[in-house]
Amino acid sequence: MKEVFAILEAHNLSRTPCRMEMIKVLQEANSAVSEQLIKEKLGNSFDRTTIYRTLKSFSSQDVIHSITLEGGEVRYALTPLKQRRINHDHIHFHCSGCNNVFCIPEPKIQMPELPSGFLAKNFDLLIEGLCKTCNT
Amino acid sequence: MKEVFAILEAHNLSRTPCRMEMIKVLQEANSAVSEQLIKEKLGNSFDRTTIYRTLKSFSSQDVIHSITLEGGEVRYALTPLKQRRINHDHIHFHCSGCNNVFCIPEPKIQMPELPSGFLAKNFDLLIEGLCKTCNT
DNA sequence: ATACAAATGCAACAATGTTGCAAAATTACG
DNA sequence: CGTAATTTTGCAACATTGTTGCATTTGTAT
Ligand SMILES: [Mn+2]
Ligand SMILES: [Mn+2]
Ligand SMILES: [Zn+2]
Ligand SMILES: [Zn+2]
Repeated sequence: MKEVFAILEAHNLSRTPCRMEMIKVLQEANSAVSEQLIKEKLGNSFDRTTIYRTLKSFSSQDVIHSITLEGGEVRYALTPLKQRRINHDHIHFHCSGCNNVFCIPEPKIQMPELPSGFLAKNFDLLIEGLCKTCNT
Repeated sequence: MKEVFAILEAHNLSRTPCRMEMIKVLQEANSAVSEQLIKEKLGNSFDRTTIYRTLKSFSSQDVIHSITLEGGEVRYALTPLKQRRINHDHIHFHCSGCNNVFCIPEPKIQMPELPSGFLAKNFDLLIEGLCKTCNT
């Protein structure tokens, strides 16, 4: 709870119920969550618009980052403290069993050498497979 | 034109105007194209529904594959002949200058070693940067 | 040429996300 | 603490992307 305040304060975001509860939902989730799930977890007590706007505020402050799955579905996850305000280039893993999406901080991927002429700035690596729980 | 027939025949797809013209559009594009652009290139002469259904047919036969960008926008590209019916794991490059999306067949990426418990099946690597034309 | 199967257009719908505007809540300040 | 300025919120309207059911048209095989 104290951490929630700290996060908001550190990013110059005012303390509103929606923001505080959304951060709690994101903290408690052990997977990246969709807007729809956030809304449900909050008991549908906030308007969709508000949630989208809050997600935008959080994203622009690097409090969260988003992961777009192959079908276009977007999930949101808290950005690990150490990665805020710097690059948050880490792998994402989508489990086809439980449908959860995990941030995988290690290993760090090095940018592959592209054909000449291409200048790489950034990358997204999304791996699909089975997670620890679903893999047996 | 002969190739268009060959592609359709090889995948048991009947020769319809929409299919033939869509393959031509995909061949002529030097970038992955969106449904919207396909529709425009065809002079808006086909219904959106038909285009989506054709994209589905093509995808399920590996004639094309789709690339989902970070914002959720989906682009479609012909699958290189050699990769049809096998894995088509290659890199995609999104140029932030011209907004084009390119299939980059080389280098082949090897799957990174994940934390124990994760079983990787498949991956998507999307690199963002500047292409040959936009880079200078 | 006919007959059957498949593709198409249209209308309706769902999901996701955005915008304008008025009301409500936060924050800043005296 | 009380008030004013600033933000955030809810609501309605809208845009875009994609899907489905159904009747009609087209393609293919005989
Ligand atoms: Mn992540
Ligand atoms: Mn490709
Ligand atoms: Zn799982
Ligand atoms: Zn470019």
